[in-house]
Amino acid sequence: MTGTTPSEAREVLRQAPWLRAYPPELGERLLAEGRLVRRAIGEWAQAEGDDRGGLVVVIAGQLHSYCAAPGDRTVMIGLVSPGAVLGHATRFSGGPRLVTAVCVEPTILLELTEAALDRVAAHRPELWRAIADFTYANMRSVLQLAAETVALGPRERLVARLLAAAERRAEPDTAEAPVIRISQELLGEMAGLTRKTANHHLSALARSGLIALGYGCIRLLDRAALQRIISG
Amino acid sequence: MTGTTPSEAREVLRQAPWLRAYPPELGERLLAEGRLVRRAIGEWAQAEGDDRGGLVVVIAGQLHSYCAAPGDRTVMIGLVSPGAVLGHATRFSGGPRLVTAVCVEPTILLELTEAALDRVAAHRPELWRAIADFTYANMRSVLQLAAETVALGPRERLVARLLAAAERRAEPDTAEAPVIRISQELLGEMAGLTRKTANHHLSALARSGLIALGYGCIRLLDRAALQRIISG
DNA sequence: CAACGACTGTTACGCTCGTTACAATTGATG
DNA sequence: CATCAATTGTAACGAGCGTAACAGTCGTTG
Repeated sequence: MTGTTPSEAREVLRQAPWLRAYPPELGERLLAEGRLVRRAIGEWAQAEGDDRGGLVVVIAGQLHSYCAAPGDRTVMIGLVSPGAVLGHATRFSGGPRLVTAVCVEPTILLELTEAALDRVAAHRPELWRAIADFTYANMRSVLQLAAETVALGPRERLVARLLAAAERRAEPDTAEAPVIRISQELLGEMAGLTRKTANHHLSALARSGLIALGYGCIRLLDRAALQRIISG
Repeated sequence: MTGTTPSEAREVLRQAPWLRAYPPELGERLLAEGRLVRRAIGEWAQAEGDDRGGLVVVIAGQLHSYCAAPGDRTVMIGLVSPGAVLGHATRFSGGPRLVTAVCVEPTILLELTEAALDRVAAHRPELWRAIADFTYANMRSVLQLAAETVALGPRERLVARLLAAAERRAEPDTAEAPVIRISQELLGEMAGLTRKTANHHLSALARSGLIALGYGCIRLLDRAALQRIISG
């Protein structure tokens, strides 16, 4: 926990879409009541026995989220980037955790137990509204994933997942050409395709100049054209 | 609005999974503050200009829920049966409505404006927790839909949608052989298949004796075997 | 009761994707 | 700096789904 971490966290909270509309004090309270923890590559965001009612805010790093599917399968749902929130907010929401998230980079998380949330909400009841906001955002993401997978063909699904990842990861390093750090195998899995098929489509897109393929990463060169592909 | 409707609504609220764990007074307050309305076949659950922050509880009838997909497409998400809740709870959840629901039977709804929710919550703050409960349930349904569509093959998807519909619709008319009222075309659409392909798989399942096909409806004869299909 | 619309069963063909296997390249580890 | 794991490129073959078109059956509406 170097001295720079809290200010990093402060900045992430200030910019998070679900907190941006609220006064900065709300983020400050969350930071004061929560606990900053580091997680190494491969670790889970929430250990199995954790307080189920708590929330986890991603401050730095990157995670992959998975969901259990019938037949002891596990499917990757998406990338989780700084500013995102994992977990659900109420003690009695019942049922097992919906998604599990594993770190693919060294990660910093802000853990908020349910007690911490209660303490913040005591002074700032608008917290619940903010929580409803990101719940709504999460719901929209998942719903969009579901709608895409049933409505779109394989190539369109692939492109849609790429754009969704780029949207979440507001990566400013190459302003107009966001870089998605993901293997073709995982990307294919998210779209319900084999690596072979994913590779095939990605190569075609690269030949058309819409994307550039790297080792373990993909750069989006022409987002407008990609958008047209899934809209056609 | 016959005299029997309120008692029908009372019973539905009492049995709804997201309200069952709370004292009956909560349902009573909702009933008192909300408004019972009828909708005919083809009408939307929520008219376009309605208070966006309100909720709608399905009391009787059946609806189909749709979600907008890229390319001006519309995909069917699932069946909506009595006890389910549509809409989201907070004024500032931002963004357009996620799903639209159209009635496929004469339907009775309990409309709860945001003001009504506030009035109920003033006396019974656990309302928000109950709302979080069904939000969580909705999220789980959608997440499962998404996970299934990427992880399962066509036939498995079809079966999974059938079982999901049966789960929601606790129809006691033929205790062990629930009847799903849906055309093969719509079912195929929900699974991302054409009618032709859906018909093909359904016929195979019927020949195996797992389901029975009717006109506009499907009867599940062996739920355990169907479950094994999607778990294999 | 009669006609219409909606739903279901079926056909053949072409294309796309999955499967399996191997080789080449990149990045990390010691 | 050398080795190894992870990732990516590529091949041929078979199976399965989509497209398009048509006939038959059921339910409903006038």
